[in-house]
Amino acid sequence: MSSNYTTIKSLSENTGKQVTLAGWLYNSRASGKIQFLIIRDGTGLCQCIVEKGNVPDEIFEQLKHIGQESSLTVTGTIRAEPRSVGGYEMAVTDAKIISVSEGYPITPKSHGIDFLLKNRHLHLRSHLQWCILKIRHTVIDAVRRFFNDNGFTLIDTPIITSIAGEEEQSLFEVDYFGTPLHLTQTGQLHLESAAMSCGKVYCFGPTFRAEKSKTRRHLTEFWMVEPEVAFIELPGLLELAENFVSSIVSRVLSDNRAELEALGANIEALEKITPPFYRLTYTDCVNILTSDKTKDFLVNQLQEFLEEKKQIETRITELESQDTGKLKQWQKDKNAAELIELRSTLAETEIKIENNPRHAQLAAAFKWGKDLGGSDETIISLMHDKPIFVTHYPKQAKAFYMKTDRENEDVVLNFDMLAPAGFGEIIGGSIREDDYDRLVSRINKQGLKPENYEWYLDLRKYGSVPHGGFGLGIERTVAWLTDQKHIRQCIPFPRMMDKVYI
RNA sequence: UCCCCGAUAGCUCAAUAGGUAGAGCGAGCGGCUGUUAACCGCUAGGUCGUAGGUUCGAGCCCUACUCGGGGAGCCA
Repeated sequence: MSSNYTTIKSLSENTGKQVTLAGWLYNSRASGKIQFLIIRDGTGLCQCIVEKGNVPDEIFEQLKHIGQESSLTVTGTIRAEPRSVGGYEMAVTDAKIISVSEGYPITPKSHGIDFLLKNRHLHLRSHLQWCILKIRHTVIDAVRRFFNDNGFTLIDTPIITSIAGEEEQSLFEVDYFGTPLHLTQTGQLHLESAAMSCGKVYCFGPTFRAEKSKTRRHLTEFWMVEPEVAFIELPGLLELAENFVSSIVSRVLSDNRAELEALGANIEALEKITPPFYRLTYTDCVNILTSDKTKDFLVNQLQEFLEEKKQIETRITELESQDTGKLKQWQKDKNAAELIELRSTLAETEIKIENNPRHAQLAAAFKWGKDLGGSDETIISLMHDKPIFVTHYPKQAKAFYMKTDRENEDVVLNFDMLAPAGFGEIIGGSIREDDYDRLVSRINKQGLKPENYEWYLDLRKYGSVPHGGFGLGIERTVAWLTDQKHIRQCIPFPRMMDKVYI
């Protein structure tokens, strides 16, 4: 592929040279005889300086009147300029407008999420969204690189399937020539059969969950990567998972530092993400949740929230009571923006204050045997600065295929990996039950029909081996790394419960 | 499914005690040679989500509905 256009990404190799950029007008400011055009070309942003006299007069006039997102080419000399976005800028000598854009709906000011999702096809052009897309790309590439470099074979598992991974999960039904089938929620069962062929395998694709989950951590369609390994025990699997996640983090840190900075991600926290991660058993977690330490932790947290609320309210009152008549317009503007920001932070803090006692109660009353709830995971996660493995969950709370711990028949050899600082679960995995009779009995106990799992049971009939694997949610990983409050920003076109915008 | 909050200009938000609907951005025109969500001046832009009710009078109060946001359960 060749192009006559230079990319903004490669400007550092082009200082002093005359080049042509092709892109879109991201933003522009004009000041009489000088114009500042911020151009984006898909590889970055570049400020282009148009001075009257340096370009033909009619070009100068045309550029003054083109709207945001007009497409154009600009030609000029590149120089380093620390004041400029990206560190370089172009002294424009010529330009060509390709297509004029008028009334672009997404302005440089703030917008509501509903509006942005309705305009998702355009919102993707915004810088922060672009940063997330770039990081998502790196995450996916790092995922593939890790497995490909470590002897794994890619196995594509079916999207339309007749077998369910979890028990009575809500699945999307598909009319398959008259037979009701459903969209896959995991490739795991098929993957296990491939692991018995290739040893180490992984699948990577979209997965579908019809759960009625309306939270910032859920999508109905999301991407998941699932490795599956033959001849592995739980400690080996945890090691694989921590090396895997660490390699993703370090790739993003080295390839997308600028994007992380633009997004306001916590880079220092990410730099700490190296093996080994914390290892807790489910029982440890129950003890932590019901301990005085946790009680105090939550009480302190509530105090912090209340203090935060007070500070925000004070600041709001301060801004509101200012004599606006005397202020300059730009100051009013800034205050208005701050007020909007403060009000939304306040609303969030109030929700946290409201939730805190409920979470404290849930944690304190936690009984061994129940699955860990979202708030419980958040508490554990908040107490740690690195990802946490939670292992050995009660058998009754978990899926039929998880291997019973032979040393403690009440628990299974599984794990969840919680991302730190309150983010919560990004991986779920387990060692799989490899004993034929035990697996049949688990299937029966959970009210499932063994005849639906015949081929799956075959894997335990013909050369069964200890094996296991896990699933990592791509969007959750991206949301964690980029410090996004909501997962819906981490997939180009999100599908949420009852809501598909475009 | 349940709980909380919201809907006012293209967008983000105001409207004090129920009394003539307001600002910024964006759009259009003009001014300004270093701007960083630039700035300054002017212009256009509204059936206050829908339906009903209370009232001399409703953006504001009441009822229902629609749509949206957040949270719970469940999960990656």
